[in-house]
Amino acid sequence: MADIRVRYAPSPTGHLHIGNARTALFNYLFARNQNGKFIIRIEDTDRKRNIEGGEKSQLKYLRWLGIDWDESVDVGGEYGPYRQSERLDIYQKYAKKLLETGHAYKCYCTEEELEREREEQRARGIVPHYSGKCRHLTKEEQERLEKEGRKPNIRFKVPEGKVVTFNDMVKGEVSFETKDISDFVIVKSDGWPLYNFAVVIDDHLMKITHVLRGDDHISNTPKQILIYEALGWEPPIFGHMTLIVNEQHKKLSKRDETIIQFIEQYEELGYLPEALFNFIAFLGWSPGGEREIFSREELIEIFDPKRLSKSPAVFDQKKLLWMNNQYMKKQDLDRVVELALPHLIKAGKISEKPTPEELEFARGVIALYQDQMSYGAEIVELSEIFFRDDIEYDEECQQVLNEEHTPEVLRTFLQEIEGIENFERDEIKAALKRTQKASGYKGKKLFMPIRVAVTGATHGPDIASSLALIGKEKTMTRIKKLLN
RNA sequence: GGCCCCUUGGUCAAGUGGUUAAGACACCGCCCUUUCACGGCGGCGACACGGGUUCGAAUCCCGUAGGGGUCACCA
Repeated sequence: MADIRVRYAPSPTGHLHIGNARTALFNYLFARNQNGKFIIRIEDTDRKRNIEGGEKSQLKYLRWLGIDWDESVDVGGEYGPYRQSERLDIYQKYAKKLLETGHAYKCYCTEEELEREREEQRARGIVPHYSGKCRHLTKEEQERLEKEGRKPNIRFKVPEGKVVTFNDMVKGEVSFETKDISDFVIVKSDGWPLYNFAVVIDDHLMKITHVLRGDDHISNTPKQILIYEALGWEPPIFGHMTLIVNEQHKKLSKRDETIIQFIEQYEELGYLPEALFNFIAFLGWSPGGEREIFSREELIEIFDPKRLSKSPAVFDQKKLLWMNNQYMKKQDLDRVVELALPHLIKAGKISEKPTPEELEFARGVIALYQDQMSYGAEIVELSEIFFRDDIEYDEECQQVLNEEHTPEVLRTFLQEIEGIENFERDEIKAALKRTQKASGYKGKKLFMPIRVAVTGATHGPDIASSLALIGKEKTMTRIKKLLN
């Protein structure tokens, strides 16, 4: 078999979306697994929709996820250019060929006319369908229309009475009848190619062997195959992956606010790219077996497109949280600090240019929460008790503080810590022990008053570690304040 | 509506004619932790429905229902 060549072809109309990231990721996994080549081509033929920086952002976040490529706009390659806007002459050449061989024709209908036609069809309850009225225009008629100032677009002449069948890598055999496909535009009146046309030319010229893309492209596939046939080319192998859907089982729409959809946002929130990579790989695919945590290398090793699911996958945010936490727990503290610290700073808990003491403190706080943190930004609410100056005791706390034995516990503990020089975890633990002996209280009765008094909360990390972090001075001040 | 695709617990998902129908997330309970979290153990909970084929069907066939995708001078 020829060398496998696959591609991811984003249009720079926005930032890297979770669905596109998945398409890219599976193509990448497939290429690497097969020792093939992974190409990124920029499909920027819709100038109205392109956004500033879209292309850069796409590539940046692909890289962030740990995906690399062999040929593209930035790394070059022998089949360039890799930006469709720079290949206009190529498309023109093949459009001309299609015109000459009678596989395409010029259509002079304006957008307004077509829209009106569709409106009428809809009103009459039939499927909007191009009538094909420009199909048999004579030379004279064409000239007359052109004199009116009309600029033609080019339509592909869909052969009649044919069945287009292809063997889809994930869906199996799929067929479409050409009677359900109307003559579609391949080149706009301004000379720019349209998706269904450009994609065929490029995939062929770039020697793409497999096209793995979203399910939403499946009805484009027969159109593209028809173009391959008209040009006398061999189509690649297609595979249409099921869509990712939201909790309402609808295709993820970019406007859907209930799900964080852009990779960029995950980076901002302090997610780990390798966790996201792992998670995305399991969106509509599974290796079989019980294991779910895999590194990128392992996924490359085991990836098999035959195991791509046929039914849509709901994007389960809670599972993502869980998975990211799995990775978070295994990271070096340095890495977790890198992810979490910026959020403490942004929230104003730590100053923009932290002093060594602040840094030390933040590190300590983050270490305490590493095992339960799902993503970096979570540290802010998690560690809230470590950043308050004046504690306000809520009702639950008040209850603890109002208990009869509380003052005695606090007083005893205060005495026991007074003499501690190194206010560290072990020393505090020892003081706790002594407090227990001296006061006669143990368990909840011993710990709760202290926890509440000093942290202002009934829950939190290990009490000794917490106090060590809060420091002797604050600990004592808070207890004293209560005792008065 | 036409065309195309899909249908195993709330969610993901294993399963390819014979299984007590895995596992994970979520949820619930217990244990660990003198709190919380992490972790451990356990529980809840599924083959959309109806017909076939077969000794035997989650697995094969047909139909029904439901869901989704798509019908642009967007990609």
